[in-house]
Amino acid sequence: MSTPFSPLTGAALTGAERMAPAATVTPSFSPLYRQIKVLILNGLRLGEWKPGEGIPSEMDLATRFHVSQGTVRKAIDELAAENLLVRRQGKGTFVATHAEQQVQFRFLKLVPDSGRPGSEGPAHRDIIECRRSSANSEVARALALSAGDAVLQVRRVLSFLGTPTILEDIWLPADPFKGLTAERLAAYQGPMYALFETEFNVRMVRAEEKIRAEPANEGREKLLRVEIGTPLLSVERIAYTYKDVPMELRRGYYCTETHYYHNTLG
Amino acid sequence: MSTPFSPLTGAALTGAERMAPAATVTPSFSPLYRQIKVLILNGLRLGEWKPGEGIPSEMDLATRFHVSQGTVRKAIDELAAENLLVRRQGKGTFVATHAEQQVQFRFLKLVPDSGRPGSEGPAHRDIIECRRSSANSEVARALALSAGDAVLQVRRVLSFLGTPTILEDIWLPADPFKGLTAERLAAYQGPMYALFETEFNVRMVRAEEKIRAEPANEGREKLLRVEIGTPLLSVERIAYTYKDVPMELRRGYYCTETHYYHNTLG
DNA sequence: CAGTGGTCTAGACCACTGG
DNA sequence: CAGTGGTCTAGACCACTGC
Repeated sequence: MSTPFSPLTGAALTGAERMAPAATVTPSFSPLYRQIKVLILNGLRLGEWKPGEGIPSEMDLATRFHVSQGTVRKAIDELAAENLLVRRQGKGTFVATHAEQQVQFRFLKLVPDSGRPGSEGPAHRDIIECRRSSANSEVARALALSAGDAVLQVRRVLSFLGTPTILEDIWLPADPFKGLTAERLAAYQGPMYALFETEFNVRMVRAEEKIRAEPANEGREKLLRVEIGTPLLSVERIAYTYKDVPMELRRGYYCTETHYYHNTLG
Repeated sequence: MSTPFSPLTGAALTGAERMAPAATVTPSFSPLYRQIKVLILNGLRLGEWKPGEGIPSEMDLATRFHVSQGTVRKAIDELAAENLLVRRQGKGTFVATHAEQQVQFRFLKLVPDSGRPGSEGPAHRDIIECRRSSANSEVARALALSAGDAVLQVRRVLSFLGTPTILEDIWLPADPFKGLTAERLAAYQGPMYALFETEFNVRMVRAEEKIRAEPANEGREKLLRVEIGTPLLSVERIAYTYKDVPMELRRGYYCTETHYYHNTLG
């Protein structure tokens, strides 16, 4: 297995290329499998393989990248651990997607007091509004835009067993989501992030949430059918696509009378 | 590398032992590295290596278990991924411990609005009470005890920059924590879970939390110095030791005026 | 049955730590 | 410098899937 080649440039990876610049402190060394990981990641980011599709077999990738199967394997291991890829023995390796039962509740952590996550069936979704506006400074900062840039603003209510439980305000950069309307949102069956994948080629990979307890104010109170002042779980989320690019700001208000936010500390 | 031997029994692992019974549905096959993982896990559980100490080198373990270094490596990889072990290149592999800066905030997810986790310095801790009582049905169920079994009950308040922010009620099975007093809790510098490790040989490995928004009631209201009815984050936690044995029930009430609960969705 | 991912081995070499 | 974990390879074989 002579000198490894960079598949995109066709140039051989020299020892120097495998070293980070000496001045850079953070990664003093980049092993081969991590470079392979970046190459696969690029393929994912550029849409070479779409969510739900299979990527080439480990042997194919090893040949393409001029490394051993074990090295490709280690790269894929890390991507699978980060939930970007899914391995299926005997079938292949596939790009992860939000359009799967299994993954449905990795981003919606509200579960009913009795029963398992999703045991109430799919939530009923009401799109309250979907309009174009311009980002204020707060939204701009969250989405790495400039203040005044165009954004789409969605407000919706999720109901379980007829009881409105979640009120969400969602901000999206207008450009990547051009063409998103209340009608398309309402028509789509399945998770919103799955629609983002198929319609806008945006795959949400990771999110950060800030959770607080807040009293229901006027406006939210009516949509969730609770008294003003009722404690609600305030969940502010920023969701990121592949290269840690923020693509969504979401403020949720969860009614925790009959549900709770579930979290595991590992 | 002929037939692998079980280091504890001295008996060779036969093909049959490496297969789960055919009747069992769940794990139809148990690879070697997973059996090695169990052996190491047993060592951890039985206190062969204590938190903070180093375990034998990969080569030593490979020799002891009669497998290759790669197989031991994969077992350790999984244990490290589960935060049970910590690898340190050039030094060895160590049993994870809560007495480390790095791990301090893996179980306390409340961070200040401005600043990084822990930027306020260590929280001031007030032990309100520490008494022996008997488990009601709810506590018994959470701790896998029988109703009426002896438990220790601790109530404490954590303050940041002089502001009381967290009120916690903690229930512990009395037997493993025999000798725990308010004085020892108050005297100990550092995380409570670190004290549990050094004094009671109980290492908390994993926890599940149920989070709700609740109004401050009478009693809690005075300790947190807020108005009755102020929304608080209610955090119910069950913490587990090595073999998924529940060892702590904790009900926390977090004041989220100047702090938020931080969570990452992967 | 061929093709996929999954396991296991053996050996070489690299990066990092400490004495 | 010896000892540790970390990387990379090559090859054999196993488990699972679908044709």
